Amino acid sequence: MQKMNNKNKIFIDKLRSAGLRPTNQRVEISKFLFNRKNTFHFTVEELKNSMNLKRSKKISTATFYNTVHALKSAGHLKELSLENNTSYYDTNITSHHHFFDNGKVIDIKSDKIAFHKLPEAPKGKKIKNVEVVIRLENNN
Amino acid sequence: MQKMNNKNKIFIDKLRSAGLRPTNQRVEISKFLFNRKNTFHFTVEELKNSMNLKRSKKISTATFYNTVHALKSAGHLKELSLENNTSYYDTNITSHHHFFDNGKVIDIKSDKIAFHKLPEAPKGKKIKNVEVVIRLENNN
DNA sequence: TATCTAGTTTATAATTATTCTAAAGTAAGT
DNA sequence: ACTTACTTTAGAATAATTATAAACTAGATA
Ligand SMILES: [Mn+2]
Ligand SMILES: [Mn+2]
Ligand SMILES: [Zn+2]
Ligand SMILES: [Zn+2]
Repeated sequence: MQKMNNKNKIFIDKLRSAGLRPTNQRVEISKFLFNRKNTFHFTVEELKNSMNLKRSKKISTATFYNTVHALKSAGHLKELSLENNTSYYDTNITSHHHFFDNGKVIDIKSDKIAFHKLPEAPKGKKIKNVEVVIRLENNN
Repeated sequence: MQKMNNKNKIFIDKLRSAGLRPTNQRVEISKFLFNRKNTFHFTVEELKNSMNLKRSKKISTATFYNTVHALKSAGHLKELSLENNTSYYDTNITSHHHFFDNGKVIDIKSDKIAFHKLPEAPKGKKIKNVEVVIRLENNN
Protein backbone atom coordinates (compact mmCIF):
# COMPACT_ATOMS: atom_id res chain seq x y z
CA MET A 1 0.00 0.00 0.00
CA GLN A 2 3.11 2.17 0.27
CA LYS A 3 2.88 5.08 -2.21
CA MET A 4 6.37 4.41 -3.50
CA ASN A 5 7.61 7.46 -5.35
CA ASN A 6 11.32 7.37 -6.13
CA LYS A 7 11.74 10.44 -4.03
CA ASN A 8 11.58 8.23 -0.96
CA LYS A 9 13.85 5.50 -2.21
CA ILE A 10 16.84 6.53 -0.15
CA PHE A 11 14.83 6.60 3.07
CA ILE A 12 13.15 3.31 2.28
CA ASP A 13 16.49 1.72 1.51
CA LYS A 14 17.76 2.60 4.96
CA LEU A 15 14.77 0.84 6.48
CA ARG A 16 15.18 -2.19 4.21
CA SER A 17 18.85 -2.48 5.08
CA ALA A 18 17.82 -2.46 8.72
CA GLY A 19 15.51 -5.39 8.04
CA LEU A 20 12.43 -3.23 8.38
CA ARG A 21 9.45 -3.23 6.08
CA PRO A 22 8.86 0.32 4.87
CA THR A 23 5.57 1.09 6.54
CA ASN A 24 4.14 4.59 6.51
CA GLN A 25 5.23 5.31 10.05
CA ARG A 26 8.76 4.12 9.41
CA VAL A 27 9.13 5.99 6.14
CA GLU A 28 8.02 9.18 7.83
CA ILE A 29 10.52 8.67 10.62
CA SER A 30 13.29 7.88 8.17
CA LYS A 31 12.51 10.98 6.13
CA PHE A 32 12.31 13.12 9.20
CA LEU A 33 15.72 11.90 10.31
CA PHE A 34 17.64 11.79 7.06
CA ASN A 35 15.96 14.27 4.74
CA ARG A 36 18.04 17.20 5.89
CA LYS A 37 21.26 18.92 5.08
CA ASN A 38 22.73 19.11 8.55
CA THR A 39 23.47 16.55 11.18
CA PHE A 40 20.57 15.89 13.50
CA HIS A 41 21.18 15.09 17.16
CA PHE A 42 18.16 14.00 19.14
CA THR A 43 16.72 12.00 21.98
CA VAL A 44 13.84 9.65 21.24
CA GLU A 45 11.51 11.85 23.29
CA GLU A 46 12.47 14.89 21.25
CA LEU A 47 11.98 13.02 18.00
CA LYS A 48 8.61 11.75 19.11
CA ASN A 49 7.41 15.14 20.29
CA SER A 50 8.50 17.05 17.24
CA MET A 51 7.07 14.55 14.79
CA ASN A 52 3.81 13.99 16.63
CA LEU A 53 3.20 17.69 17.14
CA LYS A 54 2.33 18.03 13.47
CA ARG A 55 0.29 14.86 13.20
CA SER A 56 -3.34 14.14 13.89
CA LYS A 57 -2.75 10.40 14.21
CA LYS A 58 0.24 10.01 16.51
CA ILE A 59 2.96 7.44 16.02
CA SER A 60 3.40 5.38 19.16
CA THR A 61 6.36 5.56 21.51
CA ALA A 62 7.23 1.93 20.86
CA THR A 63 7.48 2.53 17.13
CA PHE A 64 9.89 5.40 17.67
CA TYR A 65 12.08 3.32 19.94
CA ASN A 66 11.95 0.26 17.70
CA THR A 67 12.74 2.19 14.55
CA VAL A 68 15.57 4.17 16.08
CA HIS A 69 17.11 1.02 17.50
CA ALA A 70 16.92 -0.82 14.20
CA LEU A 71 18.43 2.11 12.33
CA LYS A 72 21.17 2.28 14.91
CA SER A 73 21.90 -1.45 14.65
CA ALA A 74 22.09 -1.15 10.88
CA GLY A 75 24.63 1.63 11.27
CA HIS A 76 22.44 4.50 10.07
CA LEU A 77 22.43 6.21 13.45
CA LYS A 78 25.07 6.55 16.11
CA GLU A 79 24.33 6.56 19.83
CA LEU A 80 26.15 9.12 21.95
CA SER A 81 26.95 9.02 25.66
CA LEU A 82 26.62 12.58 26.77
CA GLU A 83 24.28 12.48 29.73
CA ASN A 84 23.50 9.66 32.07
CA ASN A 85 19.75 9.74 31.89
CA THR A 86 18.97 9.96 28.21
CA SER A 87 20.30 8.48 25.01
CA TYR A 88 21.27 10.90 22.29
CA TYR A 89 21.36 9.76 18.68
CA ASP A 90 23.25 11.26 15.78
CA THR A 91 22.51 11.09 12.07
CA ASN A 92 26.18 11.71 11.39
CA ILE A 93 27.65 8.23 11.51
CA THR A 94 31.14 9.25 10.48
CA SER A 95 33.80 9.41 13.15
CA HIS A 96 33.59 12.83 14.73
CA HIS A 97 33.42 14.63 18.05
CA HIS A 98 31.10 16.92 19.98
CA PHE A 99 30.65 20.04 21.95
CA PHE A 100 28.02 19.52 24.62
CA ASP A 101 26.39 22.52 26.18
CA ASN A 102 23.48 22.04 28.49
CA GLY A 103 21.59 19.50 26.39
CA LYS A 104 22.68 21.03 23.10
CA VAL A 105 24.98 18.97 20.88
CA ILE A 106 27.28 20.45 18.23
CA ASP A 107 29.38 18.45 15.81
CA ILE A 108 33.12 18.84 15.70
CA LYS A 109 34.44 17.56 12.40
CA SER A 110 37.03 14.88 12.74
CA ASP A 111 39.76 17.05 11.23
CA LYS A 112 39.26 19.74 13.86
CA ILE A 113 40.80 17.47 16.47
CA ALA A 114 44.14 15.77 16.04
CA PHE A 115 46.02 13.67 18.53
CA HIS A 116 49.67 14.04 19.12
CA LYS A 117 49.71 11.03 21.36
CA LEU A 118 47.26 8.23 22.06
CA PRO A 119 47.68 5.17 24.25
CA GLU A 120 47.48 1.72 22.75
CA ALA A 121 44.81 -0.73 23.76
CA PRO A 122 45.50 -3.18 26.62
CA LYS A 123 46.69 -6.61 25.45
CA GLY A 124 43.94 -8.71 23.92
CA LYS A 125 41.91 -5.63 23.12
CA LYS A 126 41.70 -3.24 20.26
CA ILE A 127 40.31 0.25 19.88
CA LYS A 128 36.77 0.38 18.57
CA ASN A 129 36.54 4.17 18.54
CA VAL A 130 37.81 7.33 20.13
CA GLU A 131 35.23 9.86 21.17
CA VAL A 132 35.95 13.35 22.41
CA VAL A 133 33.35 15.41 24.25
CA ILE A 134 34.14 19.04 24.96
CA ARG A 135 31.80 20.40 27.59
CA LEU A 136 31.03 24.09 27.41
CA GLU A 137 29.94 26.73 29.84
CA ASN A 138 29.11 30.40 29.51
CA ASN A 139 31.87 32.99 29.55
CA ASN A 140 32.68 34.68 32.88
CA MET B 1 28.79 8.97 69.23
CA GLN B 2 31.30 8.87 66.40
CA LYS B 3 34.38 6.88 67.49
CA MET B 4 36.72 9.51 66.11
CA ASN B 5 40.17 8.02 65.74
CA ASN B 6 42.60 10.16 63.73
CA LYS B 7 42.88 7.36 61.24
CA ASN B 8 39.56 8.45 59.80
CA LYS B 9 40.24 12.16 59.74
CA ILE B 10 40.83 12.37 56.02
CA PHE B 11 37.58 10.59 55.20
CA ILE B 12 35.63 12.62 57.70
CA ASP B 13 37.08 15.82 56.30
CA LYS B 14 35.76 14.98 52.87
CA LEU B 15 32.30 14.58 54.35
CA ARG B 16 32.56 17.79 56.33
CA SER B 17 33.68 19.73 53.28
CA ALA B 18 30.60 18.38 51.52
CA GLY B 19 28.45 19.78 54.31
CA LEU B 20 27.74 16.34 55.70
CA ARG B 21 27.84 15.33 59.32
CA PRO B 22 30.16 12.34 59.68
CA THR B 23 27.70 9.66 60.65
CA ASN B 24 28.73 6.03 60.79
CA GLN B 25 27.18 5.21 57.44
CA ARG B 26 28.82 8.14 55.73
CA VAL B 27 32.22 7.50 57.23
CA GLU B 28 32.07 3.91 56.08
CA ILE B 29 31.13 4.99 52.58
CA SER B 30 33.86 7.61 52.52
CA LYS B 31 36.43 5.09 53.69
CA PHE B 32 35.27 2.52 51.20
CA LEU B 33 35.61 5.03 48.39
CA PHE B 34 38.80 6.82 49.30
CA ASN B 35 40.82 4.42 51.44
CA ARG B 36 42.55 2.79 48.49
CA LYS B 37 45.63 3.19 46.40
CA ASN B 38 44.02 3.00 42.96
CA THR B 39 41.28 4.94 41.32
CA PHE B 40 37.85 3.47 41.92
CA HIS B 41 35.21 3.65 39.22
CA PHE B 42 31.73 2.58 40.22
CA THR B 43 28.00 2.87 39.80
CA VAL B 44 25.87 3.52 42.86
CA GLU B 45 24.36 0.04 42.54
CA GLU B 46 27.81 -1.55 42.50
CA LEU B 47 28.89 0.49 45.51
CA LYS B 48 25.76 -0.44 47.42
CA ASN B 49 26.02 -4.12 46.60
CA SER B 50 29.66 -4.48 47.44
CA MET B 51 29.41 -2.58 50.72
CA ASN B 52 26.18 -4.18 51.85
CA LEU B 53 27.35 -7.70 51.04
CA LYS B 54 29.66 -7.59 54.05
CA ARG B 55 27.23 -5.95 56.41
CA SER B 56 24.54 -7.34 58.64
CA LYS B 57 22.79 -4.01 58.93
CA LYS B 58 22.48 -2.67 55.38
CA ILE B 59 22.93 0.97 54.46
CA SER B 60 19.92 2.21 52.56
CA THR B 61 19.87 3.04 48.86
CA ALA B 62 18.93 6.65 49.58
CA THR B 63 21.97 7.11 51.80
CA PHE B 64 24.26 5.84 49.05
CA TYR B 65 22.74 8.18 46.51
CA ASN B 66 22.71 11.15 48.86
CA THR B 67 26.29 10.64 49.98
CA VAL B 68 27.64 10.10 46.48
CA HIS B 69 25.84 13.19 45.22
CA ALA B 70 27.11 15.34 48.05
CA LEU B 71 30.68 14.10 47.54
CA LYS B 72 30.36 14.79 43.85
CA SER B 73 29.03 18.31 44.43
CA ALA B 74 31.91 18.99 46.78
CA GLY B 75 34.33 17.90 44.07
CA HIS B 76 35.50 14.67 45.71
CA LEU B 77 33.99 12.48 43.00
CA LYS B 78 33.63 12.96 39.27
CA GLU B 79 30.67 11.74 37.27
CA LEU B 80 31.40 10.06 33.94
CA SER B 81 29.17 9.70 30.89
CA LEU B 82 30.01 6.32 29.53
CA GLU B 83 26.69 4.53 29.16
CA ASN B 84 23.25 5.96 28.79
CA ASN B 85 21.52 4.02 31.51
CA THR B 86 23.80 4.31 34.50
CA SER B 87 25.95 6.95 36.10
CA TYR B 88 29.55 6.04 36.69
CA TYR B 89 31.56 7.82 39.35
CA ASP B 90 35.30 8.19 39.64
CA THR B 91 37.44 8.79 42.71
CA ASN B 92 40.10 10.28 40.46
CA ILE B 93 39.03 13.89 40.21
CA THR B 94 42.04 15.05 38.24
CA SER B 95 41.60 15.68 34.52
CA HIS B 96 42.11 12.36 32.76
CA HIS B 97 40.59 10.01 30.21
CA HIS B 98 39.21 6.48 29.99
CA PHE B 99 39.17 3.20 28.22
CA PHE B 100 35.71 1.70 28.37
CA ASP B 101 35.27 -1.98 27.74
CA ASN B 102 31.92 -3.56 28.32
CA GLY B 103 31.15 -1.91 31.64
CA LYS B 104 34.78 -1.88 32.76
CA VAL B 105 36.47 1.50 33.14
CA ILE B 106 40.23 2.02 32.99
CA ASP B 107 42.01 5.29 33.64
CA ILE B 108 44.19 6.87 31.01
CA LYS B 109 46.52 9.36 32.62
CA SER B 110 46.28 12.83 31.23
CA ASP B 111 49.80 12.74 29.83
CA LYS B 112 49.06 9.64 27.75
CA ILE B 113 46.88 11.72 25.45
CA ALA B 114 48.02 14.91 23.81
CA PHE B 115 46.18 17.03 21.30
CA HIS B 116 47.83 18.42 18.27
CA LYS B 117 44.76 20.43 17.41
CA LEU B 118 41.61 21.35 19.31
CA PRO B 119 38.76 23.60 18.23
CA GLU B 120 37.96 26.71 20.17
CA ALA B 121 34.67 27.19 21.93
CA PRO B 122 31.81 28.91 20.08
CA LYS B 123 31.51 32.64 20.84
CA GLY B 124 30.09 33.37 24.26
CA LYS B 125 31.17 29.97 25.51
CA LYS B 126 34.26 28.54 27.05
CA ILE B 127 35.58 25.04 27.47
CA LYS B 128 34.74 23.45 30.80
CA ASN B 129 36.55 20.18 30.12
CA VAL B 130 37.70 17.80 27.43
CA GLU B 131 36.91 14.16 27.95
CA VAL B 132 38.20 11.34 25.78
CA VAL B 133 36.62 7.90 25.88
CA ILE B 134 38.35 5.10 23.99
CA ARG B 135 35.98 2.19 23.54
CA LEU B 136 37.57 -1.23 23.33
CA GLU B 137 36.61 -4.55 21.83
CA ASN B 138 38.27 -7.95 21.78
CA ASN B 139 40.93 -8.73 19.23
CA ASN B 140 39.76 -10.43 16.01
C1' DT C 1 -8.97 -10.60 -6.40
C1' DA C 2 -9.71 -13.25 -1.98
C1' DT C 3 -7.01 -15.41 1.37
C1' DC C 4 -3.15 -16.28 4.27
C1' DT C 5 0.58 -15.26 7.18
C1' DA C 6 4.36 -13.08 8.96
C1' DG C 7 5.45 -8.78 10.26
C1' DT C 8 3.73 -4.29 12.49
C1' DT C 9 1.48 -0.93 15.49
C1' DT C 10 -0.24 0.37 19.58
C1' DA C 11 -1.95 0.85 24.35
C1' DT C 12 -0.58 -0.53 28.35
C1' DA C 13 2.17 -3.02 31.77
C1' DA C 14 6.75 -3.84 33.43
C1' DT C 15 11.52 -2.66 34.43
C1' DT C 16 15.61 0.00 35.85
C1' DA C 17 17.91 3.67 37.68
C1' DT C 18 17.06 7.31 40.37
C1' DT C 19 14.69 10.73 43.32
C1' DC C 20 11.18 11.97 46.67
C1' DT C 21 8.58 11.66 51.04
C1' DA C 22 7.65 11.40 55.52
C1' DA C 23 8.15 8.91 59.67
C1' DA C 24 11.38 7.22 63.07
C1' DG C 25 16.12 7.73 64.77
C1' DT C 26 20.36 10.27 66.32
C1' DA C 27 23.94 13.87 67.23
C1' DA C 28 25.10 17.78 69.72
C1' DG C 29 24.35 21.74 72.26
C1' DT C 30 22.23 23.51 76.42
C1' DA D 1 17.72 15.15 80.34
C1' DC D 2 15.65 18.21 76.59
C1' DT D 3 15.46 20.31 72.36
C1' DT D 4 16.22 20.74 67.69
C1' DA D 5 18.18 20.18 63.51
C1' DC D 6 20.03 16.77 60.82
C1' DT D 7 19.84 11.65 59.21
C1' DT D 8 18.35 7.27 57.91
C1' DT D 9 15.25 4.43 55.98
C1' DA D 10 11.33 1.98 53.68
C1' DG D 11 8.56 2.68 50.43
C1' DA D 12 6.21 5.60 46.91
C1' DA D 13 7.00 8.24 42.79
C1' DT D 14 9.27 9.44 38.43
C1' DA D 15 11.60 9.14 33.91
C1' DA D 16 13.45 6.64 30.28
C1' DT D 17 13.07 2.57 28.22
C1' DT D 18 11.59 -2.18 27.14
C1' DA D 19 8.20 -5.94 27.02
C1' DT D 20 3.57 -7.84 26.04
C1' DA D 21 -0.09 -9.16 23.53
C1' DA D 22 -4.13 -7.93 20.94
C1' DA D 23 -5.69 -5.65 16.76
C1' DC D 24 -4.00 -4.45 12.24
C1' DT D 25 -1.59 -4.54 7.49
C1' DA D 26 1.67 -5.60 3.70
C1' DG D 27 2.87 -8.56 0.59
C1' DA D 28 2.82 -13.27 -0.98
C1' DT D 29 -0.07 -16.88 -2.81
C1' DA D 30 -3.98 -19.24 -4.81
MN1 LIG E 1 19.57 6.92 34.54
MN1 LIG F 1 18.11 5.65 30.58
ZN1 LIG G 1 27.40 14.41 15.81
ZN1 LIG H 1 38.98 7.67 35.97
